[in-house]
Amino acid sequence: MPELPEVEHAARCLRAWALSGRILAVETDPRAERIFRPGSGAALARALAGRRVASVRRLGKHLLLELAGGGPLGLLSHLGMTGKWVRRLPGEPPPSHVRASLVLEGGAVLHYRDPRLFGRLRVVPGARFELLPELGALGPDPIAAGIDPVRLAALLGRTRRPVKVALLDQRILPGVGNIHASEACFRARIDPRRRADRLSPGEVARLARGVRATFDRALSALGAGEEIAYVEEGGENPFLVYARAGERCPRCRRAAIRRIVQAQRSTYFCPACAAGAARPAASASASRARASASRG
DNA sequence: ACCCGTGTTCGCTG
DNA sequence: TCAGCGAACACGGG
Repeated sequence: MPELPEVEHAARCLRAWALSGRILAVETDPRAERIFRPGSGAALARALAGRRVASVRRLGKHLLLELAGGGPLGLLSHLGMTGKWVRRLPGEPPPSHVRASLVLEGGAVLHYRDPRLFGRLRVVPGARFELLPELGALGPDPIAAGIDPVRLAALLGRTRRPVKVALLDQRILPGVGNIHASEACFRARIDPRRRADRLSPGEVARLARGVRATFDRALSALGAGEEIAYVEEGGENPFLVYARAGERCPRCRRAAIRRIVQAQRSTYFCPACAAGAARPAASASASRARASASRG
């Protein structure tokens, strides 16, 4: 369940579970090699066995683990769409779709579960995370570093894409995903179809606060401090507009939440109270479709 | 059967 | 040259 808040939750879990004991053994699913690329499951197992987790950091949706007990070594974990770290105590059966398992001293096992195989788990030699291009491209973490509205305005001003699509670009505010992009636009009262480079400085500032607010809301639901609050699935939808197509807008109560598709992803918004009554930019694909239709 | 999905990468196009 | 777009990856759930 991975956008920034869920990855933060995973980081807290891993700290609580893995910072003490050594990793005695590692198993990997041979049918999941794509997760371990450009390395391999066998290389991952060899690299981790006998070490212990010294620290767990998070940058956007990436988990950065440093391992002690040998030369410097890092482990980079990205949860993709369906990745999740779960712990099983001795005697408990593993969940389905386990792609890697770390057997800890004492018998607990950390399982990396990922049905769709969109995640990544790779060894970082020397723990030199800063050398990885996919991390170097990311902006500062919006929670750890805060959001600089001047920087945000500069980056948004550089693209003509719809603002909600631009928010999914991890170079801008790493950790924002499809849910929180819709939620942030709604909180900021900005039509998600507006061109990113046409937002006023005030609107960008509102958007920055909207991102912060939707993240803070999700993070507070995780439970504070040491205790790991289990977020059970199948509960109430905790979001303001996400997956609420057809429901009455919780702010203006006048219109129904709409679902549209942008960049092949669902977007939810209130057509009445999303400001930006200023006409949203026509998408390039819609323009092409009209041009093609008018040609007959 | 069909559609949808909390993410990223790659190749094509204008 | 490059921003933007859409397919692809892979599998479960409604």
